[in-house]
Amino acid sequence: MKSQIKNKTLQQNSGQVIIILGPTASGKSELAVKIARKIGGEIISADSRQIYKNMKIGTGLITKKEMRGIKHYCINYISPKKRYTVINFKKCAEKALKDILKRGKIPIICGGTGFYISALTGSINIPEIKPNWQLRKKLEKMRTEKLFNMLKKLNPERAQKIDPKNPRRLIRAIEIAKSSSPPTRRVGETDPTGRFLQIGIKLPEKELKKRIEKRIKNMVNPPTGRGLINEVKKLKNPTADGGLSWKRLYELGFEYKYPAMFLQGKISKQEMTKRMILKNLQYAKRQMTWFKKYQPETKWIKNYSEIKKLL
RNA sequence: GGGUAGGUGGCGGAGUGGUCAAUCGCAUCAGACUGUAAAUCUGACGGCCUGACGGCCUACGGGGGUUCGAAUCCCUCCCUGCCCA
Repeated sequence: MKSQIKNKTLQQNSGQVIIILGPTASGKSELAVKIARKIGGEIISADSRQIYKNMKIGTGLITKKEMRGIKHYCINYISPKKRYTVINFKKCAEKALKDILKRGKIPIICGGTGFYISALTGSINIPEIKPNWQLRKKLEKMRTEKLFNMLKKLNPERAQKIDPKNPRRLIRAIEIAKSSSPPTRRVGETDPTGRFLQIGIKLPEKELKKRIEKRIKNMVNPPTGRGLINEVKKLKNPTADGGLSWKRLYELGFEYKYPAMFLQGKISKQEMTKRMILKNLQYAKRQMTWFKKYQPETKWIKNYSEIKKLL
């Protein structure tokens, strides 16, 4: 049975790619490894936080043991001090894709950062205009209303479609409009090359909630090894790759923000845990609205047995 | 028992005679998303009707009163925090 699936997939789909997506804590990583083992795949993570080094606990990074010998790409490879964007991810993922395919293996993209996945599959097109941090700094001081008017003058068409109250969006739009390169638009197709098999894990709300709660509690009070608070402390300490500011820790997501607040005495440990759970639940919902819109071809499954048909 | 502060929408918390279905924050629901995406942002949020303008009903602990008009003033009852006994 196992080898049957393996042979079939390998023969038919040279160049094809599997995508595993879903909200946090839905069990993507585990599923990806299972599939990888079955069909001879290797995994490219699409997670905007797992790319960083020394952030294993808070990002729920897969452990060496859990990888079960399957190669993983684009994880745990960059200093948390560094700025990272979709483009960085795209480069990493594309390189890995090539490499995996060249060796006759099947790439499995697995992650919860919808934006990254969509950028990779081509369902979202990102203009090749680099961020201009100097300009951004200047624009950030302005009121959104003013930013909107600026954009209207620079590119009325774009201004019509943009969210006029979102400063971050406006600033980027101005940045693009100010550069000389022609503006690009979204491709519109979610799978232009037709080579992606998209599988999503969708658990009942209650079950997902349970999983998130358990996950956070295990982070804070792990059955074995060191916990999240320890990890955050280490990131804060001015050693090697640590020495992050509180502000930077806030930027790295709720798993770092709330422990940072706790370490500063701003909230209790209980409050910290509560908020992390809550934010994760809210995040999970946001993820789903993204997937619905930008990865509509996703085949949604509830458990592993449903996947056999798809493969 | 005496004194004192208070009881407002799921929660926190404004409002102290009309412009109050009630600022705001949180939660909730829906949504947006062109190099920060675990980010950033938007809308709805008492009930009913309407496509919309708008209309109707029920509401600021319970009851009663003053007033053209009360969440806001008075009386009374119930409840909670704090201080003294």
